[in-house]
Amino acid sequence: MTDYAPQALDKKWQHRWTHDRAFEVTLDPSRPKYYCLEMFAYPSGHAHVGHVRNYIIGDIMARTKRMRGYNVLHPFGWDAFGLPAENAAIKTGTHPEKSTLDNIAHMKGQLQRLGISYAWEREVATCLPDYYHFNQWIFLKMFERGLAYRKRSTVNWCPKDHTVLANEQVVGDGVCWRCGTTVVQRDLEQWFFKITAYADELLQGLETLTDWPEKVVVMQRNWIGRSEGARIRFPLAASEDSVEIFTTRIDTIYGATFVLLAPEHPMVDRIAAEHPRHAEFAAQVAAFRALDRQARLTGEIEKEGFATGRMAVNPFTGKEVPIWVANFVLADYGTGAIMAVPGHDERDHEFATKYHLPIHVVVRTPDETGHVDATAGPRTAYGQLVDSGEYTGQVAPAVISRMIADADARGIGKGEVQYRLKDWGVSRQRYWGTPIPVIYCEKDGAVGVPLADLPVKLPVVTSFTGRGDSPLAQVDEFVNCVCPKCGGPARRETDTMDTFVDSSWYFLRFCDPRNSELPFSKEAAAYWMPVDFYSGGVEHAILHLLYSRFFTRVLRDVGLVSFDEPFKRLLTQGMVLKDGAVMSKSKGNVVDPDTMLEKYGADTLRLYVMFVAPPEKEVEWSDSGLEGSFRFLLRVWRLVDHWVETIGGEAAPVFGTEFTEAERSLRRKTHDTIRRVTSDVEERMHLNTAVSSLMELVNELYAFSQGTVKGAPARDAAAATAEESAQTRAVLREAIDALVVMISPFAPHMAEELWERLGHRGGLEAATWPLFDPELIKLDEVVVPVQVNGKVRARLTLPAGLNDDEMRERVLADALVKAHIEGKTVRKVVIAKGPLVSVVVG
RNA sequence: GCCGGGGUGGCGAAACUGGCAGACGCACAGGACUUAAAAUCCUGGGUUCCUCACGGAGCGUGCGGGUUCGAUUCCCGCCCCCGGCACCA
Repeated sequence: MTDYAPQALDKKWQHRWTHDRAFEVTLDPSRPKYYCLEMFAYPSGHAHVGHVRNYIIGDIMARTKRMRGYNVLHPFGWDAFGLPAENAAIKTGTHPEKSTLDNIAHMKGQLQRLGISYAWEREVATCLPDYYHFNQWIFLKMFERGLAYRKRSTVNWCPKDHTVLANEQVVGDGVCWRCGTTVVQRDLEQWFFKITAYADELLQGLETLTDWPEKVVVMQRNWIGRSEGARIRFPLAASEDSVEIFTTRIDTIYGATFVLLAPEHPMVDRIAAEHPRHAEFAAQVAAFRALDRQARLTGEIEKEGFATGRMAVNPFTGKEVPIWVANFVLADYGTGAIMAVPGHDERDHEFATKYHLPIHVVVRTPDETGHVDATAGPRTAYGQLVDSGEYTGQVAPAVISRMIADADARGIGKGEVQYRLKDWGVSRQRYWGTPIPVIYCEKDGAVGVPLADLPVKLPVVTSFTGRGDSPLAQVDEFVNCVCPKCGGPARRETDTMDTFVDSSWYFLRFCDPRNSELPFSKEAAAYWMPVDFYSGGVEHAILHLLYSRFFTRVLRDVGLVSFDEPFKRLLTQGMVLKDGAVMSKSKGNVVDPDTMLEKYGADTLRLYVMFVAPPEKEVEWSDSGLEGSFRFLLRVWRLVDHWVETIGGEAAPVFGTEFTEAERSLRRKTHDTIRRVTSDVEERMHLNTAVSSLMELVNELYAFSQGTVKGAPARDAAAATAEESAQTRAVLREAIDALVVMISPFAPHMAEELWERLGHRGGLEAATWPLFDPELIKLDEVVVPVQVNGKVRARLTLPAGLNDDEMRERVLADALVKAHIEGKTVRKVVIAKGPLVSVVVG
């Protein structure tokens, strides 16, 4: 008897895998590929079981697909740039590069100790020039195409520390996280990616993502926020000027009784300049602009506004309506101005009520005949138009297209589609990121760094104070350069890129990670992409996935890839909670995988995390659950150990023709387990029930062995062995082989050891996933429950394969059933799947 | 407010296409083994009631209705929980 020593097995097999390069792959068009990916990690220092769960999920899939015959790409890397490392540098003085690389080394060790089957030779870290070189390359391709452009935009600014703050560094009531000073807004020239150019395509592409969680698709759809409407020009009274508004409800335009401008609307400045009480008006505008920005930080605000004193003409009614400024009108959506229809819009109604502006009802439902009370609140539904000139009596939404067409014909407006999605601001006034590869020349303006001069390397900065502007601006050798166009003196861009740029294409880099000419070769991407299975946290459901879908399309247009969607199937895994809360260092409820590994080994942790709940669901960590998983693995170990040491048999099962009932039944269980586990892992991602099925098989094997396994009472092991026929040994052998292969994705170290001890050569990487024989799953006899008027009154044992008529006849002939239907009329006999028979009498 | 996902034993959960609700595990209880304990192996359990017992009857998947021979599953109306978005005109 050999004891189960998980820690020794972990070491032995992890070493063997690395030595044999067991998980490294090459492009091989003769084999079907499978690309299995988990979202790469920010190297924070330590992986806790919450992170680790995701890697295990991916590893189950990767290991299963390997045994199913696929050429499996399963890589890992590091999302290594970012604010935390820079903040740590400010605090402790450790250079971000050092802390990041140290963290990577530690976390890599953790993942290796878990036995995750990564192709480590393809590892990438985004903070290395090898990688960010191609962030710059892609940036320049986008710049060439007008997809990267500059515009003024606001950032959070701490006046005391004299530095830009990220949104998450603005805390509480809008103060600096470090010094508590109230944060102000500051306008800077910044770089943007024109993701809006792909808005419609990104929206339509969602329809093809049938293997994504519905939730994520919906979140993306809402984020893009497409709405169809019209842009309509309202001329100003007594002026050549006009104001354009965007509306989705042109059908209510006869009820537009005033116009509202966002405080930032350019017309507000023009009005202020001409306003009779100029100073007073300008002060009010300034107050509103400040208030509006504050509101974005703190949440909802009371609707407020003031009249400009100017009037606009409603182009449909021809009547003059007042123009107001309102704090709830968004400057960066639509035209920054709206027509207010208080009769049919909640917000406008609230505003009109507060400031006593006219409310005019122009819609009612077709069956509504009486007077509509305007003060009772707005009616926002579509209906029949009233009091709407030539459109009176017509019905929305049909009338909308008619009105838009008329507006177009009159030259006062046109149909328009608006998106909530904004262009992606990528400039960061930070050190630890990819330098933006642009040079500013007095003569030539913003010039892209020539591709041949890439990468623009991040210079070494030694002091991190967190004060002052972009850290790169301090490095003169970096800033001062020559213009690539004219050779004159020039300055480099000192901002770095948002780290979301790094993560928007790393999955493509994994296809060809050492390419020094291109981000990746076309051939490599064509073979490996798209990612077949992608798993990660739901917190990336919007931005990361949307940006990746955007980059894929840009690279398609650049000619590097020929598909639209990078991720075929997506799984958003649930978090691991401890004491009802998300694990975090500050809460002190982190479960460190290394402690678990020391106590139980990697396999127990892997199995437990997969068994405890379905992958998408949150789980509460439980030490006793872990103990239970360890017990199960011990049970498997003892079973196979007992086989190897006392029963034994052929390396491959050889069957005769006659089976005892017990043998038939065990084979049925074996094949049924294969069927269930295969579909649970590959198709349904029900990893918890896959483990359950394996447990059932093990229970059945223990029952079959009738106490011959160690520790059990009764029969003497040697005597029992003598009784085993060759046939029984073959049946057991088949079950044990299948069990070891199927358990191997969950508990690879133990499985490898058992596989070897069972006499198989070449390791599990060379093993083939078992196939089930559908014939064996069919029962020879079926137990048929018989319901009479909804209650099960009898259970009949019938031969399998009876047709419905035969079964009906046998059921009605049975004495037990007869007793229940005697003297009554049989109205209906339903033979259902199951099988089950339902007899209705009355 | 809008959108999405949920609500099943003491607990985590299962039930795939409308067909024996609670598989599998945790915790618990009992038995075997042991001088004893641990470990191991075996057994038990939704709940109420009837029966000495074997066994049987009723009620049970958030609540109220509906469709159906049959509903955790489908339909209508509610309640509660979790997550996302939130003045997008």
